[in-house]
Amino acid sequence: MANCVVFHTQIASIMEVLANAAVADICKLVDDDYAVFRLEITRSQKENRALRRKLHLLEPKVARERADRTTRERVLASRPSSVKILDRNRGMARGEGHLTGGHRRVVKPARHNTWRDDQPITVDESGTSTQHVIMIESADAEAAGPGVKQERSEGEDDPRHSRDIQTGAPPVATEDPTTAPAQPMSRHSITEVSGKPNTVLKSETDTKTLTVLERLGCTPAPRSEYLLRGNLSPRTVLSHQDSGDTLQTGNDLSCSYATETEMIPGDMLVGFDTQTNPMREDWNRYSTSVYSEGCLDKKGAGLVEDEVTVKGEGDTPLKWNPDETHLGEQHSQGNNSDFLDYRKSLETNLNVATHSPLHVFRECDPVSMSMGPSDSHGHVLFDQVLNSNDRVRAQVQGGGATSGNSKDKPFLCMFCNKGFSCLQKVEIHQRVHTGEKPFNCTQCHMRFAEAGNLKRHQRVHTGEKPFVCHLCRASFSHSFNLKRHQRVHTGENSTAAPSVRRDSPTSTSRKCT
DNA sequence: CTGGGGACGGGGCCC
DNA sequence: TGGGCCCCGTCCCCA
Repeated sequence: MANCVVFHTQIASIMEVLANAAVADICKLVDDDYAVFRLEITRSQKENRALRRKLHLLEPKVARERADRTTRERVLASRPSSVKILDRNRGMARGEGHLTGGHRRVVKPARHNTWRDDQPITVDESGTSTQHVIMIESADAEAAGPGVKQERSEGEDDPRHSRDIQTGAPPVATEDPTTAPAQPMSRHSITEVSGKPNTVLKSETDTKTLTVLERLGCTPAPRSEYLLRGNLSPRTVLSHQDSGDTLQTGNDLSCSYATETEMIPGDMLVGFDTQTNPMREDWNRYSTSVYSEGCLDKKGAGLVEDEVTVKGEGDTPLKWNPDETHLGEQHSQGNNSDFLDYRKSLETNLNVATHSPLHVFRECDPVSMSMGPSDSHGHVLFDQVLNSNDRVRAQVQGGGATSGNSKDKPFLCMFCNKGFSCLQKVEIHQRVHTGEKPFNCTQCHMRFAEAGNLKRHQRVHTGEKPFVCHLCRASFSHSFNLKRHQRVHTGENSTAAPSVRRDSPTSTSRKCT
């Protein structure tokens, strides 16, 4: 027994020794690893500090650049070339189409670049985005100079830009900050958007937007664009543009970002920043509400199909609703070129979701909502906005839209800034942009934005032709057709635009009846 | 040359 | 009296 006890005691001792040894080994390993870990942490901290210092050094530089860019952008924006570039990239032909919305610019005064950067990327049939062009205009133009062609394909994206995007970090110079060239941050946002296939654009863009906002600690406020639109200042826009991922601005980033990205309509609102007239501001707010109503509801459910004609973009008329074959109605007529152009811009907005006003409604912004099934609506709306015909465009580009907006036309179209004498006129006019067609023909599928046009249309069904030529007894359902017809008798050149003359309301009917 | 839709301005009516 | 609403006429444009 005694031996057994001794044996057990020895075993216990051995076990204890072994255990201690094991513990010691473990502790040693832990210590070693910990040391390494701490070393790495220390190193990382040092790197972080170094990067932070560099960042601080860069900030002033960026700020200066931003200021310079602001000035230059204004100058560039004032150049007709800006508009041309946009048009060029909006190559969709009317009636073509996928619902790629592009609303923006037709109406947008050239000097308002606000939506350019965030402009939804316009995706053409090839799936390449043209949006970047806009951006380049503001960013590259500076570097390239006035004479340099600013257009660039997505494949040509600035490597820096791509890199930044990939890393998702601000372009922090790894070299001496003082020697590192300040990188135009505006490209960031654009490039990010532009480089993606349209199918992805929207979601990615949205993601990006959200990400940015989150990063900023702000949650995108729905409809913020509307609220901001009227007050959107160039500075705000610029800050957003320039800030890119980093969004280094003194302004409320969330606000400026949301505004910019979601302001596409805002862009269209062009000139709002210059609108100090309270009446107009109210109207602008009104317009935004109208817009939202007509365009879509955030969940996509809100879209009033009955009141919105969906225009298809792409090669075939888009059908929003099999039962509602309004699509393409306007394709057959109309200035689809504008439409397309406009649409493209819109598309960017729409597809990119957060960019267009309509989109903004979608998630955090009305715009995004428009896509999806509702995208069509959104597209349509924006497309239609783009669709604003040549007249509108001419007015806008030529300053006509705003030029006459003095006291006699205080109500401005939120899309093209055209002035109207009364609210209802604007509402009706905006249907051009929104595609709203509340007047339905009971005999056919046709829809109209104006009651008078519906009434006139119904003569097609009734066969009524109240306008009769007193010379040949030919009858017409269209008053102007009678007038035009009578040129045959008078020998007046039918192609020559009749001078401003407008027959008195009774003249036609008197002649014809 | 015609048919027909889009869009806009003017004017009348009502509140 | 002024604004909103509606109707009408007109021009433009496209098919």
